[in-house]
Amino acid sequence: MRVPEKYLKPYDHTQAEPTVYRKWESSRYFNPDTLAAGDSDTQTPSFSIVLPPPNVTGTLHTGHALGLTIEDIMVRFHRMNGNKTLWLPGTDHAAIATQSKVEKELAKDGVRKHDLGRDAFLEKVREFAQNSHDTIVNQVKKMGASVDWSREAYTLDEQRSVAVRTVFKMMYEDGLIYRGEKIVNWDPKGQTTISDDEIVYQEEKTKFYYLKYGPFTIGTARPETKFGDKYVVMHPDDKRYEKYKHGDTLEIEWINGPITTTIIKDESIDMEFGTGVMTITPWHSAVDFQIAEKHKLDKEQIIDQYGKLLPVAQEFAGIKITEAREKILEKLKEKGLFIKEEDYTHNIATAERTGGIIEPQIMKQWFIAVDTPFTLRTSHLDGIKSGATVTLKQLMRHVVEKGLTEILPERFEKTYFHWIDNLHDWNISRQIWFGHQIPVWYRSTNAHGRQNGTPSDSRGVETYVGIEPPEGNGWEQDPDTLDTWFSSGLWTFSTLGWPLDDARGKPTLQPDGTINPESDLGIYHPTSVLETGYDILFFWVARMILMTTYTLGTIPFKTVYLHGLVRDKNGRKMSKSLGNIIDPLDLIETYGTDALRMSFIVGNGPGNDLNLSEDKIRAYRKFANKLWNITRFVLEQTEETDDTKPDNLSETDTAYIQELETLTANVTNQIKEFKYHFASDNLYHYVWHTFADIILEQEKKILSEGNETEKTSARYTLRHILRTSLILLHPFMPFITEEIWQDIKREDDRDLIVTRWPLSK
RNA sequence: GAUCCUUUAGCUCAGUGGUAGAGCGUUUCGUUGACAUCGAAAAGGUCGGUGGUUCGAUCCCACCAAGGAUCACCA
Repeated sequence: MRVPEKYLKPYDHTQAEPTVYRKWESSRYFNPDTLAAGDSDTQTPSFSIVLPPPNVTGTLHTGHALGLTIEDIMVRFHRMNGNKTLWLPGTDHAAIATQSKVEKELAKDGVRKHDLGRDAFLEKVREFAQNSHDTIVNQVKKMGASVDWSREAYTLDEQRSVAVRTVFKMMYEDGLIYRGEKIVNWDPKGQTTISDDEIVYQEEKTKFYYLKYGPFTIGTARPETKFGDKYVVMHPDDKRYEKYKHGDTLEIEWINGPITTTIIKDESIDMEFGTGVMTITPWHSAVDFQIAEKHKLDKEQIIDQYGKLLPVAQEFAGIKITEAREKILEKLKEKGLFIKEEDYTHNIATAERTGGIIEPQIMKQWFIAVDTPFTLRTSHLDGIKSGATVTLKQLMRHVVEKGLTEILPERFEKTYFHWIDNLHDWNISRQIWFGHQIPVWYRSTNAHGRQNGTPSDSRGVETYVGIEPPEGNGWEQDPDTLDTWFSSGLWTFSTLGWPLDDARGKPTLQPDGTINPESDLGIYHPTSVLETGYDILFFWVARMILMTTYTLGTIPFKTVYLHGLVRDKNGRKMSKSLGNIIDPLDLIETYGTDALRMSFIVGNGPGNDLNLSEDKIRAYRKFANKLWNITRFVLEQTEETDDTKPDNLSETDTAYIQELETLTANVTNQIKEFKYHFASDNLYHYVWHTFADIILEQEKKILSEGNETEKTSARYTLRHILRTSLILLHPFMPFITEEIWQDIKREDDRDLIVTRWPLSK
């Protein structure tokens, strides 16, 4: 065997990486079905991961690259261990995120979505999403991700839409999805409601005003909402206001003239804050809303959906609240109702995607009830029987509490429980166009007469909830769409085909409704690991647990592995405004995917944020080159070796191989225990500082001075250690190891990606 | 306000109940016939502070300090 010429030059990842990926893809190694022929053992347990579907809002960032690296390590390791391994890719339509992105793009040309209309606008969004999708797929490939492209899914494709509508109908029938008039988070900028989790609090310095309200002094930061305030609330134990009784009424002079106000005593009032007295605006404050509900008080809307004052404000009607404040203060001063103002710092709620300032509103919206007991159809969960009465919150808590699903690092379990305890009913309807339209249809009974089986409310509107549109005329579908996390909550099982057929055409469910064990769902679900960033623990991980336990009565995954944020080298979050965003593709171009992957993994424990420095990546590019040169040396020295173990292996060589076996055992355990930072670091040091610095140098002497027996022993040892190192390094640095493997493998060896791990059964 | 995390060499970070490790950087020497380099070696840390448990703590516990994150939120 001659040493290939490429080894006379430094390792060129730009040459090797695309070629190697194409080879894997064309050999269909990523698809467990084509592998089963001989590369993977169908008897072993399956190993499955779903790719956290990237949003089709543009391109992948370094955080995605980190996740892809960790997931690919898991997947390659298990594939090499003979598990029937599936890594299922896909993308997320990301509803609001994508729509607002496209709206911004259109705004650059002065186009608004209403100019286009729903259908034409959606066409634009689809086009944009398709472009993003194509970019993302290319990036995923660049990272070396061994995902099964034949099973690729999209949260908004037809199969996933059926899953969404099916779950919606189930939950509606179980009384878990309901339409209600409640206080919600209205985003005036995005013109939609959002869930509590989509709120970002931002600190704001403002003024706090003291106003004369009859005999009381009330404090407020928002005088512009106070027109309709006709209840004044204080703590029942507050001695200062003893003489006022709950329910008493007073005639007082207020902003636009005299009003009648009613005294309300409520324990939720903080006596220490301000004067201990406040007026309430139930339509535009969650806390006030609760007080109003509790005491059955009137609620009145003050601000419209565009953030303008309504006629109740009289002379201020039609003015934007941001402009109204000063004018109202002026009037209060004129009327002698203004007492004083103070500096005040508080947090205001903004919408995650649009940045709009949230204005709470009472609106008719769809919700998922998290505290409502229902009968769980089927349960395979330890500790909960089929037919048991539970709440969604209890299900979510149960699986983690009982260890059915394990969260790594463990400390996030506490965070998870805390979130569940504070969870309110989930507002799932959005007033945007892009997404799964709510599978509910309405028609007036006045025109068509009442139908059987469809409920009709007091105003004579029939409601139909179904997977397919209803028969008959006059039905109109609810114009709202679903929160994007509704569809991504189904991701582990909707991608495997539920409730129809899987990607191989096998029915997911058997006629009796149980899961077909031959289907993808039967084979790969629950999935083995969910790997994602800790920043979407609530958004996504918790929602998947909710949706899966409810729908299938199983956990969605056995282990949740959370990685941290990728920051810049100074530890700052990457953001457009800071201009410190690093494109993973640039790093790959310069240093190679293998180097980038190693720099993500070495020294980065689970759940810890990672500061990305190019020095570190450069160090691992050097490591790749080191491996390349080790190979050059070994190939040059072992041209006539056939890789059979010689009978007379020298004592030193035996010791070297023993040491390698210890390393193999350690690395294997570390990977099994999710300690990739140990495994990669150990491999790095072994290859460089033991194999290259010590073993190779010793063998060099033997190869020039030793006798034939010693030389044979040395040649075998060098090749054996190199071969084994390549196998062990492959999950971490898949490209260069496969590239080298092609030049050192035996005739009957398979490609490295499907070569058996040394300790696998 | 609640909870959690971090605090280890100049920088960025691993790590262990028994006299501290890596990468980058710095200094010296060597090599340039595996290595657009590499090798050998050196300097550099009272492992945030104070107590406690222990034969022994950087590692366990308590408290304190600084920085950060998440959640909640007061009108």
